[in-house]
Amino acid sequence: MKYSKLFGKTVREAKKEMTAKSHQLLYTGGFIRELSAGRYEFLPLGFRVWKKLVNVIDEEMEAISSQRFSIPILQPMEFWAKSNRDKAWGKSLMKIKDRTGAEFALSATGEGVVTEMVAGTNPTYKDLPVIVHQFIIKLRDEKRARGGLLRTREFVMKDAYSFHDTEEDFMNTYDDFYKAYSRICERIGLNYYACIADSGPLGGDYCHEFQIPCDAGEDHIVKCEKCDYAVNVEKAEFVRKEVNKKEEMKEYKMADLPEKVQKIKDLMKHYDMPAEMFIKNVLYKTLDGKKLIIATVTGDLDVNSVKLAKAVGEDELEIGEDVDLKSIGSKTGYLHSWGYDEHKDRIIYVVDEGITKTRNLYGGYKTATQDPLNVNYGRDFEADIVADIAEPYDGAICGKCRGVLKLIRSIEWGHIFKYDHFYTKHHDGFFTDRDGQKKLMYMGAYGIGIGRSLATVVETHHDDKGISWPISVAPYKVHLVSLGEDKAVNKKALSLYEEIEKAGIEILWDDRIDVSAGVKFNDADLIGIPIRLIVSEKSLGKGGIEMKLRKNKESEIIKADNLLEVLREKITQLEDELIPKK
RNA sequence: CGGGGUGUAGUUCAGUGGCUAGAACGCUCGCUUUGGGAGCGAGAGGUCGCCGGUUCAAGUCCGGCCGCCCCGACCA
Repeated sequence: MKYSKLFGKTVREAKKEMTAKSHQLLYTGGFIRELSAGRYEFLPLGFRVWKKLVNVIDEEMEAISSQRFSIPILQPMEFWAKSNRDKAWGKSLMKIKDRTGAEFALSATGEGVVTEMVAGTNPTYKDLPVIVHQFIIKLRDEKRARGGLLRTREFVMKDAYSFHDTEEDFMNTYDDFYKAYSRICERIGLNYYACIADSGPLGGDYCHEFQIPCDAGEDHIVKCEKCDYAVNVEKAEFVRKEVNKKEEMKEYKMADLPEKVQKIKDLMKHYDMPAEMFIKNVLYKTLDGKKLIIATVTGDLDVNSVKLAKAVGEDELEIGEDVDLKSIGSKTGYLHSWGYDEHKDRIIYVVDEGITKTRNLYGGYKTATQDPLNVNYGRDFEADIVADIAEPYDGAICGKCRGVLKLIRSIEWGHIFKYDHFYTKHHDGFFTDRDGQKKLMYMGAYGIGIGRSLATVVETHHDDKGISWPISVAPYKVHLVSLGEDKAVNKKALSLYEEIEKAGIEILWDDRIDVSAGVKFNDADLIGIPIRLIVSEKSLGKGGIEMKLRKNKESEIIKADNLLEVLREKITQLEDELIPKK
């Protein structure tokens, strides 16, 4: 491709509202444009990268015997209603009516349709497992799109589904996907953690998220520095500090406390005690607003709403608002850990396990002028539920090995899901077993967002000059830059371009003769093609062509006669660097 | 959906109620230049987000609507 003919050129400046580095670089480099919030156009350069990602993923799916298929974007609403997923998705699920008034959901995910498609073939145990994948557009009316391609309302996802006769067979496939995902990460240059995560209401006792450490990410995971434990904060097990455990229980009493002492920070100062000695209460409510949950943790911790929801058996919880506090006669800063007896039917008291491990706590029943001292769980109050509801923090003690947990910000790049019977139960997902009986299939689902993958690669492969693509997904392998108007130089460049292209090596030639060397180099740095060839009077004077890798500072002069050989060697070398030798 | 911000040339942005709305970059033409965002000259390019109001006069003030971004709660 000649750069002069490439549709979509570089631009000098990103919009100031583009805060994610990948967003800025993909925009200025001429890879993407925005149509409306969270909906992006891929320019030819961006689409080439997109296509490479799809190819790598497809190859790895085929390698574990997944078969590519495709389903429509419009899915009859009944598929969503059967498992009540239409309500669970709420406004995020987009809907449309056809001319007869029939309602369709716009493909937000495909479990329902795929389950019935497979069940419709009337499978027997001999047909299982069925493993299929597709690359299809997902439409989700996200509350907030952000970070360019990191989170969009419209994106192509590789979604795969597997159906099995037994849990054991499912686990084998789950493991295959785990390995395939790991391999995809390696091939496209992503450092990942396969994290245990909560699977929420969709069956399954766990699932794995493939998380890429990156400051632009929205997720938080913790990773143990000693053992392999890598886990989403919503599921992380960590050891509570055992404060005062040996101390005797002291006498419970109410102590005077100035009204302005409200926050944990104020209390620490007032009593000169560490945060973990205080009781902190946070109000949550169920989505229907019928139940209030008082979550109690020690003052050094925060409540994790996913953990809390799981503890009380809800899919999701909301933070309680002022009106909710008022409805039980409380207000901000004065929520009690016990004692709302007249609202007993509406309130669930949940205490973090850390509370039960600490002697002689402060607080938990603050009034306008007083607050209790020497509060002990079991003696002075009891909750309906004791559970792990706290968010782990950087430096917390690993629940698996007592090592130190590190808190890492990350991008959720991919997700593998164990559904058990959740969808097959709702969609008549039966197969005929050896004994002739109809049984429910075991099911799993596995997703990777293509646009997000693209953004994630940029987030993790750039410097202050621009992108530096891993060779596996680079839009072109070689960027030929010819300098100046000199006839000999440009004739040479043309012949090299034709030779390389003919050899089947993807090449972009910056053939512009009316721009300065500086512009060309800066554009090349920005676009980030891994191998750069420079032809100029200077390089010809040195008897050859200059070759420079995007990721390196130094360049070398190579002879024109074995150019193709050198290029092929370089490409193989760069590919090999991505995949660690086992 | 709550909080904060923003909307003016292709792009990034200036613009105190007052003349024909500006700059830089980019673009077009000519000449010079060509190893890290070149120089000179000439030129094209605007529904100041939309609707309404106040005013002799509105890009500027007021109201409403819309778009977009950021921070929080949810997800590949």
